[in-house]
Amino acid sequence: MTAIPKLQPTRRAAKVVRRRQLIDAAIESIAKRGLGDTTLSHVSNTAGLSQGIVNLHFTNKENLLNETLKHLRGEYERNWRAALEKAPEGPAGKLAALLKSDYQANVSNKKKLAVWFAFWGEAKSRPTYKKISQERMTDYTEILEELLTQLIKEGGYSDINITSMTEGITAMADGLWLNILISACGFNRSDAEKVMLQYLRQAFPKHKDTFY
Amino acid sequence: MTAIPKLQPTRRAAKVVRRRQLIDAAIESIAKRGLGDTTLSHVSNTAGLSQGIVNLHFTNKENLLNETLKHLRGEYERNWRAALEKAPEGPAGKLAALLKSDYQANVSNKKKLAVWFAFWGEAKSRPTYKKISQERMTDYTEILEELLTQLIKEGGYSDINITSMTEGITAMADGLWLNILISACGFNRSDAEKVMLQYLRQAFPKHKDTFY
Amino acid sequence: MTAIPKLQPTRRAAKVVRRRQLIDAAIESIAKRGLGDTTLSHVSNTAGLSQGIVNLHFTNKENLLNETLKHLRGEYERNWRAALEKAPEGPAGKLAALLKSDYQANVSNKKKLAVWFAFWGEAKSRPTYKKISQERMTDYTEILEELLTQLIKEGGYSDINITSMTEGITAMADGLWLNILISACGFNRSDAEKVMLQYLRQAFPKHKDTFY
Amino acid sequence: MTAIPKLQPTRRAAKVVRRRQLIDAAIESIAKRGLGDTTLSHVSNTAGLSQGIVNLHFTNKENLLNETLKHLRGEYERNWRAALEKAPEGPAGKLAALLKSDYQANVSNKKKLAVWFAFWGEAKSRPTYKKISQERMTDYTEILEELLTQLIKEGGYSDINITSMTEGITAMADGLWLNILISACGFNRSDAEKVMLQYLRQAFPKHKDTFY
DNA sequence: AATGAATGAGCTTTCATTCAT
DNA sequence: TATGAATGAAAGCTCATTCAT
Repeated sequence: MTAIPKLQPTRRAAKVVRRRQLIDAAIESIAKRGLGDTTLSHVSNTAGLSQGIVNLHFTNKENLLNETLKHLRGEYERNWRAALEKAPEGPAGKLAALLKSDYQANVSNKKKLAVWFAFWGEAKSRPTYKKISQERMTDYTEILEELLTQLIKEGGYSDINITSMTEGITAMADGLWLNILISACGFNRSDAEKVMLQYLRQAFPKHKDTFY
Repeated sequence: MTAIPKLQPTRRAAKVVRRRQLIDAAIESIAKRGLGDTTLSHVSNTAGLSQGIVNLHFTNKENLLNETLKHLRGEYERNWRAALEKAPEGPAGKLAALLKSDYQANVSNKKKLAVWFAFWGEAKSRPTYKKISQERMTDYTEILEELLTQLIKEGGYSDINITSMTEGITAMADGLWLNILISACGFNRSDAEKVMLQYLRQAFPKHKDTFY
Repeated sequence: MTAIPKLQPTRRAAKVVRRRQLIDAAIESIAKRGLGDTTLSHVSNTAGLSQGIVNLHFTNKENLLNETLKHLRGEYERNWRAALEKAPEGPAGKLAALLKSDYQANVSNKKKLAVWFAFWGEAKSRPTYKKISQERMTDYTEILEELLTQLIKEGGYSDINITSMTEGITAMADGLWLNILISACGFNRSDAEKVMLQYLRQAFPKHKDTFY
Repeated sequence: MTAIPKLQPTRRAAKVVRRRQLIDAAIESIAKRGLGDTTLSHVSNTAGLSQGIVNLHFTNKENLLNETLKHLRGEYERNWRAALEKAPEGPAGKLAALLKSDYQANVSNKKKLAVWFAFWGEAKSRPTYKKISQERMTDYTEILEELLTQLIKEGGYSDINITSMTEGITAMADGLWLNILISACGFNRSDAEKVMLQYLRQAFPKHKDTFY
């Protein structure tokens, strides 16, 4: 019987693990203090590691933040793709799944939303943040537009400018996120989802039943 | 015979004027560099004044930023109220005016939007920012809900959850702002307005003609 | 009887005075600890001022060090020019004065020598140090060569390569500085001067009496 | 049949070899970046080895640098002793050989000179550097003085203060090294040698022919 | 009311050193 | 013997704030 060696969680972790751990700590800190008041000390303390650790694994603070945003973007995309996968066939079902995925706990809890808005708040002055934020929506928008096209054809809906509607829907989605983050009266993910679904029912009355 | 004292226009400027000048400089700097990289030196330089000036007029940086956000909020509200005033009678016309006011140059140029999002980005960790951001929408939402109620009654639209629609519309409005700020492909105020109007036409087909 | 207002020596000093004060403190610290171990804290403490003071007046450490070296170079040149001025007419007297000036207390006390060698020690990797160090000798060498030429003509000395001799003399001068700095057995400025003068007497026997 | 174990030439290298390898790397780095900017990472990278290697073989940085200086000192001494050995009999020939050895490529290439001056630059504040630097010259000076004594007797030169001349010559030698290191106009080892030889020819005209 | 030199806390970053492997 | 992830003290620098003028 071999003795199980004690794990030494702080030392000798795989690089990927460390980086992920630090990104998580960064998210934690940004949500708690904001981007401007997040220091590397906060991050390393949150991660339970030492001062220089961020510079060791990310070279500098800027890079850590970029990687954090990229991580968020990746997680977001993986989430809606998974939701699409699992959704029943047919544009209505897929559409519902896609839009509902925005309000799943793992991507739009208050912590994550705080971080998204923190980055968007600096996007104008930081090209990298802007770029990654844009990338977040490119594929999503494309798929959304495609689903809308199919649905409109299927339902024979008329008088709809698809591009405008796509833009309207993504705008509403983002705005609902803001509402979750900021609203005075406890507006939450589930509320947001309801608003979105109600919009869909109204826009596509023949598919009403799918949008619940 | 008393000597006429030399006027010192820059030094004698009334308190209010100085404060406004500094708030404008703050907006300028936040839009250019972001909230996190805005320093009091940037602000005073932009205003063409000296180092200690912000502390003199606003006591400290935090206070300047709070007042800046309040200023923005006031300007925003004055703008939509003025738009309502000028609008033709009747809920449809008023509604159109209210929602279109969000895309007027003075409140939603990229500079102002950058500043709004900068504050929202820190809202979670700064109760004051959160509060002022909430206040921005209280009256607006109330009026919007009222107008929707009247319009629905007038048009006999059925199956509409007014609260949800109100939330959906304000969300879309905010999301369109984000799109203006961040979008890759030059999405601008006029595009945003089009999206909003197309939404209204679709939601209220009988009043179509008002929403252009 | 008016009360004499207390001087507040640390605040509100003229810029030039502060810069000089900091350069002096830098010299002090470099002599004491070496270039590598001189920190901005040492400098500001030595000057009796606060942390950020160097950055305020010199932007950054590198610039302070460059200016320190420039200051040394200026002081050195002013010293030998003054010595030349005061020297009796005739190449021999001028030559003696020029070369003796290198061993005057204000330019070649151990503190100053330590600083010169500290900079020379980094000259290879720091182009700025190298350049300023070169500039130190350009005019000096020129004048020296001229004086030698005149003296040789005057004394009818033959078989002398003036350029080589100029280089030899400046080299000896620098080497004597090193000896003052490093020698085990208390070799000092006066010893160095003796060595130089003895060299001159030997090289120019007809002018022997001038070289004491 | 025993399997021949794989040689691990890099890992099995004898202590002495490793130490030498690291000293060489230190010299490389000091010449390239200066003493102040030389880090243990630079040294280990230059040596193609890993982070902790210097601490393993030299305990700490200070020790590595001391050993580096000692190595240089040893190499220097071995060089002039070898030169003396090979020189023809008689004080003039020996003297020429001794002084010329200072300008041989292995001891006074720019890299080595940069390192010497780097250490001298810190000598005032680092007793160890000072001591090793002094030791470099003790035997050399002694031999030099002896050779000068013999030569003066042999040539019947009068009016020479031997101690002063010894000091003058070593000073000139060091100063010529500085000139090689710093001069603007490509002054090199061969130029330095010429200056020294010309000095000797002038000082000892009867032995002129030996000093070429 | 306004200036701007000065302060000093606090930040990011570097790097010698340690130590599990 | 050698590695390199991790540490943490200490550095340079920034900047909100103070205050003599």
